[in-house]
Amino acid sequence: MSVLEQLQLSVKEALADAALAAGLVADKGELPVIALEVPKDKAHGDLATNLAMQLTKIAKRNPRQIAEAIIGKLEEGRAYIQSAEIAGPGFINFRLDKSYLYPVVGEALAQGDKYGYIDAGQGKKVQVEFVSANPTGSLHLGHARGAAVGDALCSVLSAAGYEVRREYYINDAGNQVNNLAKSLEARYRQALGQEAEMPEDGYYGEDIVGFAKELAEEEGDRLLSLSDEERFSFFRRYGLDKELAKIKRDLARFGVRFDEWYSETSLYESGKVIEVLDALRAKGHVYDQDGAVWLASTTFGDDKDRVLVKNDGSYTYLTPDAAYHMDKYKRGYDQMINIWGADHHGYIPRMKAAMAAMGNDPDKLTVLIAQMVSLFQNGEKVKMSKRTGKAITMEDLMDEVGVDAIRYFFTMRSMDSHLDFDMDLAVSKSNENPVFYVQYAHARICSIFRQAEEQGVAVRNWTEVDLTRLTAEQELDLLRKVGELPETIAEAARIYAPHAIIRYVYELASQFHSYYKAERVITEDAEQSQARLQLLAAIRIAIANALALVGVSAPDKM
RNA sequence: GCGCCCUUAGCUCAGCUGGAUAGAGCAUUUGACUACGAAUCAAAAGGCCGGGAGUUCGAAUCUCUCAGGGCGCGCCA
Repeated sequence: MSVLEQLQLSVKEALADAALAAGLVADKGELPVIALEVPKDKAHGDLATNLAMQLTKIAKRNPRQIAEAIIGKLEEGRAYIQSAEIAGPGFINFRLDKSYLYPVVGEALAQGDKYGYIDAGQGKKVQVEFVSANPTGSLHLGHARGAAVGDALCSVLSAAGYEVRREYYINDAGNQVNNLAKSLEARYRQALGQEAEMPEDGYYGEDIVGFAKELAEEEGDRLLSLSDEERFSFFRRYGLDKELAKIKRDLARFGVRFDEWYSETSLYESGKVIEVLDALRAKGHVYDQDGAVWLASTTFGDDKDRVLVKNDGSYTYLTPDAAYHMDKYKRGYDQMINIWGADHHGYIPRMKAAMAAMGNDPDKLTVLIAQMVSLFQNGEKVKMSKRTGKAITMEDLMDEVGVDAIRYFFTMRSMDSHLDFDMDLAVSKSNENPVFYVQYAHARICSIFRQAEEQGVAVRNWTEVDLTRLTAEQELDLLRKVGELPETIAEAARIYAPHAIIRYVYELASQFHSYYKAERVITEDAEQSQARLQLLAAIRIAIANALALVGVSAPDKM
């Protein structure tokens, strides 16, 4: 349990005892969950509770009277409480002895790169599926957002004590792969100088043109002599391999690694697709109509029933996907999370319906929707075109902007807000760019330690430093902020919101920059210098750990 | 027409089990480098939280409704 959690727990216990002693409740079990918060306004003290207001219904008195009764029974000196006063409509504001903050330094330094990690998840198994882009073209902006948010979410969950598995579902079996094969063949013929038309629903990406050229150079026109069947099969396999390799390369460069690349084809080969179909039929949730096989998904809350097997005998996307999710359920995760783009949100009800029809608990599957990304360059929105294949790819973005800035920008916003990605801002190495602002704070701290070394100041172990020399308000605020990392991670994990980590680290960096400007760390006062260096060491750890969670580096110098 | 998301400062956005005077960044204005990194800091100004109604001690937050924007609504994936 973290230092601040421990403190809050003590205060809550003191409050509960006081409420009981004041006769407001007959038993502690009658008390509501006690909420403590750090007031926004410092004039309201270090901690506040609305307990008295919550008790109005039980105690049948007005909140200020209740607050008075509670305060009257608070044991003196307990839980660092120096004073408690009634404020506003009935808040109880506590002023605490600031020494409760000093252990934060030891907590951070002792735990190092694991500082902030907690055990909220208690080893529960969570499986997260994200990106899962079709292997028919290069990853683009939207995929990059999914990758950044998904990976950060996984890291956060992992830091919060969950056992996390990252998974990418490869759609290597559907109709789109046939289109890829046809597109690649057309490009190959074009590369050989032939007239060849792109197929309908073809893929126009530059990547395919490139693969085709390579093929033409390496193989000449040899492939044209293959039988239709052989040729198609070749282009299909070749295209898939190339696209998938490219995707893996881009994601690796982006700092995202998956535990499993789950192939759709493997579901057919292992018979899992047939299995799920048979099972659904056996459970009576499937019927035949118009030559197709339907899932009665409306029984489970969907808008309309969905086709599982088309009248030409082929499967819709839903069927293998249901088999895939069935497989996830069978693997026994406590929670499964999918991150999808906003254009797929309409698909959620049918997937959940399919799982419910199979007798699974649909609540174990959470689908998070990442809203669309718009790219702005030179102040204007950049249009993407599927038809011409003209789109900014993730690779372009990494070349131009760099991984740190992309990951920061894509993680900093809540998933459900549309994101405007400002290319010029992300590239700029100026005060406008929040990535550098945070990284600079880390580099600055490193620089101070280098400075200390140059000046012959030996930084002592924190156990041998008098931290009570940290008395300035900014120092105490910084200690509190550093101490808040564990609860920030807990909250980010609870509501699946990695952007909370960005907000935290930005605020911490901001507080540090301000402090840096106001106070000198290395001074004539050796004891004070030692204490301040310890504080900085703790801040540095908090910044580095927070950045690591969102996949952004924490450089020693810039 | 139906479903999901969004609407908060000029712009981009935080604000989440309902709490006190709604917060940042950018842009604007004014200041700070002969000291640990000015990629920084200090300060000012900027608001009918889209409109309306309800729930209650209290609503940006919950409910309903209306209006705007985005995305879906296929025997494509």
